[in-house]
Amino acid sequence: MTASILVVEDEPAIQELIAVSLARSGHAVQRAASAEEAMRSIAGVLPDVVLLDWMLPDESGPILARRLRNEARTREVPIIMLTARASDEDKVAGLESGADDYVTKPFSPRELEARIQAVLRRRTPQLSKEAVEIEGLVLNPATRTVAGAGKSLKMGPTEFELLHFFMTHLDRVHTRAQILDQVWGDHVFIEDRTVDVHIRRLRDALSASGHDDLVETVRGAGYRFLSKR
Amino acid sequence: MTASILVVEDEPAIQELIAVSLARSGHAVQRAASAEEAMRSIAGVLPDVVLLDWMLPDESGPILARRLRNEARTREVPIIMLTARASDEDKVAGLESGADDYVTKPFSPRELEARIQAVLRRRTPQLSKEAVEIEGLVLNPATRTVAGAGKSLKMGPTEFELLHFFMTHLDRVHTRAQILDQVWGDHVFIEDRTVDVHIRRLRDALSASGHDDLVETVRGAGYRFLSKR
DNA sequence: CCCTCCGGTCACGGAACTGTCACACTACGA
DNA sequence: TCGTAGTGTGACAGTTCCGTGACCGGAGGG
Repeated sequence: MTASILVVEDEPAIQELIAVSLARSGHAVQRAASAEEAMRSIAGVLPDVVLLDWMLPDESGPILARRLRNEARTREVPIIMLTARASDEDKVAGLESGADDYVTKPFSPRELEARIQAVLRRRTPQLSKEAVEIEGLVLNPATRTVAGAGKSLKMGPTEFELLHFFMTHLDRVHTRAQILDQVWGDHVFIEDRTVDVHIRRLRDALSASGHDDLVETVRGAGYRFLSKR
Repeated sequence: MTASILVVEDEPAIQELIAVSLARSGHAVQRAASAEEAMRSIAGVLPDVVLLDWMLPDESGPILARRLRNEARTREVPIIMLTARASDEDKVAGLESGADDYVTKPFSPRELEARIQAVLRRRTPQLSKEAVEIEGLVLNPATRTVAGAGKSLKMGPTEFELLHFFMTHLDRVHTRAQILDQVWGDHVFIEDRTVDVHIRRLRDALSASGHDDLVETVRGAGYRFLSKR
């Protein structure tokens, strides 16, 4: 599998080495010598993987990693960090910043390619399958179940997806159009008011476990899911 | 191979780190910050692996491990313990409590994933040989027999494999494609709807011993085998 | 050769779900 | 207070999805 890869490395010789190696493997390579350049590059083209030198002169490697992790657009992009030595401090700092993997210099092109393939394979296009819990309400995507107050809640597929979306986007007001985009998909042509109906069906389902008032109507704007009552 | 994983870790930052990393690898993640939460979570969904922080504030890590090992439903679930440092005392205590493996902090996502895959590999062949029992329904792979309510149940080979797959992957929803991959093999060219027919044949066979309602239809998603009614 | 068992497919009917509407109701400004 | 825009609710028809019985063909045994 080939990918679009951003290489963030300040040392020209090493950057060249990596870029050539990756290009030979069929990847589309973009280069940056600093965090600023990297952000500009990402603003243009969202890469599939970021190779990030941890030893940038101004200590901007970890900072850049955190920025990528904190912004919605780049949150899911895997980061492989390049470290001079595998010290424990580096590992800890890297993991806390959200790096997916690290490669210690010196490394072979083979190893680098293997790591890239690994993170690409691991990348999941779908929503996170992690269970979510709010106010005693537990939604488990793996079992496709919702439980509240000890009992299992019954609801239709659309209501389930709707609840999943809400529980992973707490306290924010979503317009009906946004909800349609996120839950139904951005290609459908469905009336806004349809959302209202599914909101009601979701409320009905939630009230079975006493979880009323979790879905709040914001008049003139849309709906919002409250993280606490 | 992806799995359902329970992360027991009281430190929110580390818990988040691990959970995100595992979710990115395609695993279904459930979280708990204490032994009590962990037990509640397990009561709902039986995980394939438990990641257990050994340094829970109230010393409940080893206690939880022993409880899991002493209860029939959780006896077979592999436990990977997370230790701050690999002191000998920890190793001894961990192994005595029944942990299958341990990982020392700091650790990389790769390392963690490798350990998980290792215990899953180690566990799977055992599951395929050992008898499985759910709700009085006993499936014995060695003799290829199924017994429920005292009498032997008659079913075809495909239904047997299907039941075996279900009984070793409880509560989770499987799409028809996943079921085809796991039971028929991932190379077959069979209609999705064929799964439906075998589901019915399996249900018919199970109803002979009164085990109705064990195979649940999840409309729009697939099927799931319930561990308790 | 026949007979039985089993696996895969199909067609049909029913059940569940969806999107929409009409109407009742509520909140908010004039 | 009243009017109006916005929202909740019940109902309904179209659609999708699933359970079921039946069929056919192949494998294997007597």
